[in-house]
Amino acid sequence: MGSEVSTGAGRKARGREDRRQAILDGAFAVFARQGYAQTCVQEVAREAGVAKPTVYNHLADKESLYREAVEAAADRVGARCLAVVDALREVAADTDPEEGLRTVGRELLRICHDEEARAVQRLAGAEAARFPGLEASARERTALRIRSALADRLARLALAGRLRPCEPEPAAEHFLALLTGPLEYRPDADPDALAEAAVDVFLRAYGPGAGPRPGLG
Amino acid sequence: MGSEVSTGAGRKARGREDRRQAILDGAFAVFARQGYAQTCVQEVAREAGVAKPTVYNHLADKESLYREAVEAAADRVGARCLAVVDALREVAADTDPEEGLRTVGRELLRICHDEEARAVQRLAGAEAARFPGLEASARERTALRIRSALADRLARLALAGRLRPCEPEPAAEHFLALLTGPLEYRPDADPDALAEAAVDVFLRAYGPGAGPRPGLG
Amino acid sequence: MGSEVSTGAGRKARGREDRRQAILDGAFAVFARQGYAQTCVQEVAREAGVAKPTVYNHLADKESLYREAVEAAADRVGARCLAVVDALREVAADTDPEEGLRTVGRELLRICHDEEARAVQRLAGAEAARFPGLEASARERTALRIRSALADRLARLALAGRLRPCEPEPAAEHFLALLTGPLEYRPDADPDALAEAAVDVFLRAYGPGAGPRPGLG
Amino acid sequence: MGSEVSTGAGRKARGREDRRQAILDGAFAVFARQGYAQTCVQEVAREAGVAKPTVYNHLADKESLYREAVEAAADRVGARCLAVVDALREVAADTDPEEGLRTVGRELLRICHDEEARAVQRLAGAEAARFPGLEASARERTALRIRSALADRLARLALAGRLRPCEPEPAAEHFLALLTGPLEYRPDADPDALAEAAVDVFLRAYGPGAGPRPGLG
DNA sequence: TATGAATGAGCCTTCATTCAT
DNA sequence: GATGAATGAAGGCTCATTCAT
Repeated sequence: MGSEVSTGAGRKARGREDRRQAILDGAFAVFARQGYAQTCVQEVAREAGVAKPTVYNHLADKESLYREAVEAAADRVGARCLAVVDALREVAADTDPEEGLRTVGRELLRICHDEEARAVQRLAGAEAARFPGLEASARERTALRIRSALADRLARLALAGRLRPCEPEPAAEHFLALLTGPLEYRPDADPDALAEAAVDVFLRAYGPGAGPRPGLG
Repeated sequence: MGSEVSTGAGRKARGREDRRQAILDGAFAVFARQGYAQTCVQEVAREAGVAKPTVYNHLADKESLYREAVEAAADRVGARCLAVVDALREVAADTDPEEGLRTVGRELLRICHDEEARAVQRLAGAEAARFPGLEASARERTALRIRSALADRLARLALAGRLRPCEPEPAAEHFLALLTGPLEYRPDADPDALAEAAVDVFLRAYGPGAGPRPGLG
Repeated sequence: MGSEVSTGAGRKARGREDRRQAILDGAFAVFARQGYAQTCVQEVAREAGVAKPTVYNHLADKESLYREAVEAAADRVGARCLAVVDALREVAADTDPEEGLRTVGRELLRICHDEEARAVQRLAGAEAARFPGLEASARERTALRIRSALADRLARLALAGRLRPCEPEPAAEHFLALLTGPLEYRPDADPDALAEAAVDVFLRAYGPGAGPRPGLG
Repeated sequence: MGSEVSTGAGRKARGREDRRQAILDGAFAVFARQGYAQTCVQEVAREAGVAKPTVYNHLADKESLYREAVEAAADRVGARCLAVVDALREVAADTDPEEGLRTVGRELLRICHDEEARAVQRLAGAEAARFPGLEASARERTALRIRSALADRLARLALAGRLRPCEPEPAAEHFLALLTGPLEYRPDADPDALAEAAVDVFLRAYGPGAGPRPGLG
């Protein structure tokens, strides 16, 4: 009924859902650039190429605009990360996982580094006072989802004897912490080097050779 | 200096410097509770027990208020962390550092968990758009200071053979990441257990026994 | 006319005129409930069961909507009052008019008391600033019409010697004032009692026995 | 300090209370001219000679502004009417009250006729939907107060034998109704004539000579 | 003709900041 | 130096009204 092919025409989004998406995308862009309070709905409207009341026709108020824009972006970021982690499924049970973990590490770091992911984290945490559940919701959509997926993979690797027996969730947390923690101290470090170091430490601690803790006996 | 005895009178802060401190403390409390935009100078004044123009007599404007309040709090948090890390100086060169690292880990986690530290991190990051340098400045006063101090200690431990030879800064980053990373996934986990697990992994990877990486040959 | 049979279909008003009436009725209901400014055209449309632009298809704008709705309601109220007053025609010339006046009074008070009549008066006066002629127009359709009809009846009664000779219009005004005036002070008084008292006073002053003013000689 | 004599200087109101009064007066003037919805706070501010936020410094919001302005005006109107009615105290017990009642009637009508009184009535009733208690409150301050005072006077006159025995409140209501009722039909009639007619009818019905109702035997 | 969607205009309210005391 | 009061500027939200279907 008009929207099936309409956006293909190169014009503005015409279907109702497209319009809504365009508004949410514009909102996320402006909020990411300026923060919640510095952004006025007028600017969001301009960015989306619509008039101000049109924004209110699709989203109830500025707060909904923010919340929904952030959550949608969190979903996108989470999905990208999941895809990366899922690549570990390809690692054959009889293969050394080192290269696979490095690849995953590198690509996760690249995602963490890009604007969208950082904006999601920033925007979700920045307005914790005004949006009580938002930070948790964004974490759910990103970090927790990633940890679960990674824990699944690590569990399979441990089962296959490519890692030492361990609890998968804490192991996944440690992997991700080793990977992204250093970003806090050196935001501009080379992602490849960071990933390599993280995998090195991770495998020293969680690799298959490790029986009891080395050096304890 | 004037402030050493002034507050002894029992009344409100009377010395100029005390007054300023009271305002900054009030500002931090209100900002932490409500965020920058939701806070009006009136409320800061009320919290500090002064009139609004008095605030302007001490701080140029709302932005200075925020910046200085956050930086002062960051200094306090950083100082508390430094004190904890410095306790590692007491670990004798011929002692197993495990217990010391655990203690440090536990206490750092406790600091990370309290309101002030979290507020500092949140407030510094939240207004990155409005206060370009603030996040870096807060990081400088907290995370980077801690990493440096910790790297110093780890270097001495490695030199004493209690850790394997390694670059101290990345090692410190890994230690701190292993420690605080899991908080992101389980904010209410038991700090002691978290610290124990972090130290366990850290020592498996950085302990003295580790020659080449286990499992590589 | 088109509307005579159209509504028989059981669906919503289909004839153009019926549709218009439905809209005006809905408008009056909503305006009466909320006032002019608090009412948005959207609500009128909902009340009438049509879409917003349909309202604009029948009435030029919100102001016409208001004016026409109020005037139509004023006509209805006026007609009801007229019917009541006209019942006085039945009072035979050689009968004591007291009972007839009481009945008229009672029924007029009942009309004054119901929602529609009060809403008409309120809505017409409320927006005097925005609708200059509306208050007068409503008065014309209600109070003045009633007064005229009543004056006619009183004139006939005076001619028949059932009232003292007097000017009919002021007499009618006094009758109506005695009747409805007390409502201002006791909106919830018993209409029957009010009517009885009003007729009693009216007949003391306008009854046939009254030659010159009693007590003046 | 400063407001005791300040307004005498011819400058704008300087004391806090004066300022508030000026704002309420300006508000009443503008609301009376344009109605609630057509009036924006900006205009009230301009009328009062202050800036918009100053209005908000004294009155919480537009609704308070309206309510308080209307109630203050109602008090003024009520007080003026009371003064008129109280003049009846001067009527000696052994004097015919006709002239006194006429004077009271004339002056009450004049008050009813002036802008302020009409505006009070209009504004109080117009926004009944938005200000539930306002109409009653204004009535309390005007009509009911007047009725009470008048009933007191009529009771004394009846006691002195200058009126027939009667219940004072209904008598007062009838007097006021006879007086102001005709305004509804002839808003521009001569107040003196209206008053004379009202008193004439009133005394025919409530005068001392009236034993049983004339014409009943 | 009836409707879903879009828009231009306007208004209440808040707040950082500055005088005058 | 500290305060009460005043203000300029700005932004969220609503709504009457009009296209396009």
